[in-house]
Amino acid sequence: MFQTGIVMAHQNRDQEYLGKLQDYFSQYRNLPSYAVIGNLLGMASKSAVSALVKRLTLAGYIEMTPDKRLAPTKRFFERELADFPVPAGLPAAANDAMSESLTIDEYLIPRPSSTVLVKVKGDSMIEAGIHDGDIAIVEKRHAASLGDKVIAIVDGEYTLKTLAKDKQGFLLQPENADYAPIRPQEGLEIYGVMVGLIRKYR
Amino acid sequence: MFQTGIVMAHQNRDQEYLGKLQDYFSQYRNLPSYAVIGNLLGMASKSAVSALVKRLTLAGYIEMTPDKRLAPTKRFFERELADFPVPAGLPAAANDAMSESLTIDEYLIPRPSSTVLVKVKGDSMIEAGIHDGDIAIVEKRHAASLGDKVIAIVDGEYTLKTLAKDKQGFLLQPENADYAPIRPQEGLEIYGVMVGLIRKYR
DNA sequence: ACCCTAGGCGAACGAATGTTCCAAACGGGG
DNA sequence: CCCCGTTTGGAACATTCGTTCGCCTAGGGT
Repeated sequence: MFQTGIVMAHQNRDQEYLGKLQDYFSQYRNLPSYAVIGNLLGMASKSAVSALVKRLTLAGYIEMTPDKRLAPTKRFFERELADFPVPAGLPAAANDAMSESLTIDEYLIPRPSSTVLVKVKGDSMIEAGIHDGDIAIVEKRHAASLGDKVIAIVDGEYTLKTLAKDKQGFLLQPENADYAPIRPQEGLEIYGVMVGLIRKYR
Repeated sequence: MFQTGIVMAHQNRDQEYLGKLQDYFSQYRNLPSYAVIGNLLGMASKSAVSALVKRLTLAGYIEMTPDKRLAPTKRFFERELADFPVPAGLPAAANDAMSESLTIDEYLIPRPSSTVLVKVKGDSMIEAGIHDGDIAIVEKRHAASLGDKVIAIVDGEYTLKTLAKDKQGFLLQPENADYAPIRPQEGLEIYGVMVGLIRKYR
């Protein structure tokens, strides 16, 4: 449905309603039942709420999960993304990069249960822009591709290196000319793959 | 109902269950009904789910909204920061000494209202481990200290450089030998200070 | 070997859910 | 001023919800 400049009949109470739902969600992290929405918005009947929900669903703010429960969509959180305003003229706002995400967590971590954060020690990866004290976001899995930065288990020690391969087989390549590649004697065990990085400046 | 290969002891499957709920929420942004939780986790009866929910509520991962709907708590989104990855699925036995729990947003963004995300362009800061395409977390303020990485406005252009000073005054120092320092002719206007960095691989 | 206990099963139950239908109120355009 | 599309109120409805209860199983402790 297009919202051109033309004003439609008695509409945009919906915007206000949406705002209240956003507030509610931000406080409780879920959407209430139709009845509760009703007296939250000052509606006396659930059919009014039902109609509202239909409108908001059509507008893309709300959706149904496979098991028919109300859930907010990404667009539902637009207001929060607008919390990072960008002055006119700033060439590249990261909102573009993250426009599909509500939070940094979600941007970086699609599978929470198999993701761990690991603090980086040492400077063996410094030429890849991975510094001592940075935090690596690691997705736990045993399969990796060449060129991936992986957490591997070598002699019972965990180490972060780039996965590489030559004629003799797989090897773990540091990103620092001062370090030598590691060639696992036996099988190479991969703990997880680094999918992101965060760093905090003090 | 079958059990996965190894019959595990009678222990904290709860951690595994929590993980699946986290994944579910991360995908749908709400928690499903007990019945759905049931077959999501391989439980045949809702009473088992009910018990699980009680346990998770007690552990502080889940709570009830005022209108008795299931909602995740903040802790639900926290993840453990380990100095080294932990081998097996060690339950979150809260050994505070070795790890802290946090959400990435809270970790990186203490002052949301004055924080902006900016995508990094170019490689002028590459020796500081800041790469093209990284996202800088910038706190908007006009004061900065020497050595801070700042977003400065030079000739109407926004640029990320290290703030430095010599006998002639302030200057903006790239972290790349191929680039020359920038010496602002007039006043140096600082848009904000870089307080963090995030990067996503692939 | 025994018991003990936590966790899961299955069924029954009242309460609450969201849908649907129709009628009434609202407000702008003609 | 009236008309008409839109929105809300109200009630009936089948469905689904989460709770509760007793029973059962499997491990671990002693």
